[in-house]
Amino acid sequence: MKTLRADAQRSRERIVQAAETAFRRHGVEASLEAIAKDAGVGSATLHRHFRSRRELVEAVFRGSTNAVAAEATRLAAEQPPGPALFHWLQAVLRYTLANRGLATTLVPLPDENHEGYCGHDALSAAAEPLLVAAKSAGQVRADVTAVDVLSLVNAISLLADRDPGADAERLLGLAITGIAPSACAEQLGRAP
Amino acid sequence: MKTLRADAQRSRERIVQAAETAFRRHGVEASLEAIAKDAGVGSATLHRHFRSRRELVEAVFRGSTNAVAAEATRLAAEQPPGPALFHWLQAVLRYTLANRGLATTLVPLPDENHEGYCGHDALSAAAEPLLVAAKSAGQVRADVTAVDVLSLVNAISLLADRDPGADAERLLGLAITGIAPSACAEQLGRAP
DNA sequence: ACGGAAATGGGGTGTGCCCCCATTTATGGC
DNA sequence: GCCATAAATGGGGGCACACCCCATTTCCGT
Repeated sequence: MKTLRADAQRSRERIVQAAETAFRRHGVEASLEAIAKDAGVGSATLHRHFRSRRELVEAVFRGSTNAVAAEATRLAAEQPPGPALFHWLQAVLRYTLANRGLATTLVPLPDENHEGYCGHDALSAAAEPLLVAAKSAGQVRADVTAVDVLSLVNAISLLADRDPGADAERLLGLAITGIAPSACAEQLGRAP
Repeated sequence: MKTLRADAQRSRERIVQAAETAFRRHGVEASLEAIAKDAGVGSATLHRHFRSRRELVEAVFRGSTNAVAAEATRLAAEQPPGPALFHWLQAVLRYTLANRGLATTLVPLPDENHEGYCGHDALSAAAEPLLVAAKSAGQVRADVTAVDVLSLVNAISLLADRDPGADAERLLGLAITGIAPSACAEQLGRAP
């Protein structure tokens, strides 16, 4: 990626800033035209800088997503493996809940467009060491992957986005400890 | 609800039928205008019969949603309590996965508009007896509610809608049996 | 068969996404 | 400092869609 011209750089920053407040007020479905106007640029300029809404959303949340990812190493240093993982998952959940609609972009890119940044990948990578540690401490089942746990958190976030009445943290707790006592776990899996 | 005039009844049915095929082809975000055209009615007519997209979606899926709900009693009769519940949850999941976007309307109505039908309520009601049976057989934790389990299924469906790469049935299995062995379940809950 | 109420749909309005292209602006070599 | 050139810009147009107004048509009880 070449260096942007100075004015282009300035436009880009103003767009991201306007988008940040618009997303906070109206969720990630806020009107791109309105964002462009708030930023004092034409809509064409916005579309040249960000070819899709998703690109803009990821630019806006890139910093805070990385901060949450970084939190993983802090928790890993301060707590035993199991709680470190669980508390980090809670933190991820709270982060997505605090930003209406964010969860919809914390999902792998549909086509393998490896050009761009993807928040989902950043979080998966952060989850990996926590999960490995929790597994070798015997606190988490061996067959669970980082993508699995993030997918569950993300699924719950998506639900909470649509259903404000849902108690997302409670659901996360259920998903972690399981609805069924382990006694009957083996009974599942015989397909009907 | 008064009886509709015969022509109104016909219009309504043609709209629902057109919507059904449109939803199957393009998901529940299909263009309402296109549905109206396919049905051979003006868009105003569609909007008079269905004041929101959600109303139309629920009209289209009402029958099949009720069929899935009815499946619960069949399973309850044929299988022991635990498997009956789990297999029914799998059935609900498969049903929502088979109808792209359906999950977004299987969520409680935002405001307490108790006029209309709500698929979520129908399924919750169906889950209740299965859950009670599974609990008294000691196969499911006592503190779990019907809304809890449906919420988890729904959350996973929402994720799978956005991320075709997600293995929804696997995630449901994880949520049921839990990511963590029960040994460390109690460690959760000490807030950071 | 007729009169009024119910139902209809063409078309208008508003909103938003996305892009074209004539014009403006920054920049690096001179 | 100046200028040539490529980068960047944004007003405005095309398009798609949701939603609604209201003049007209259609049904149905009498």
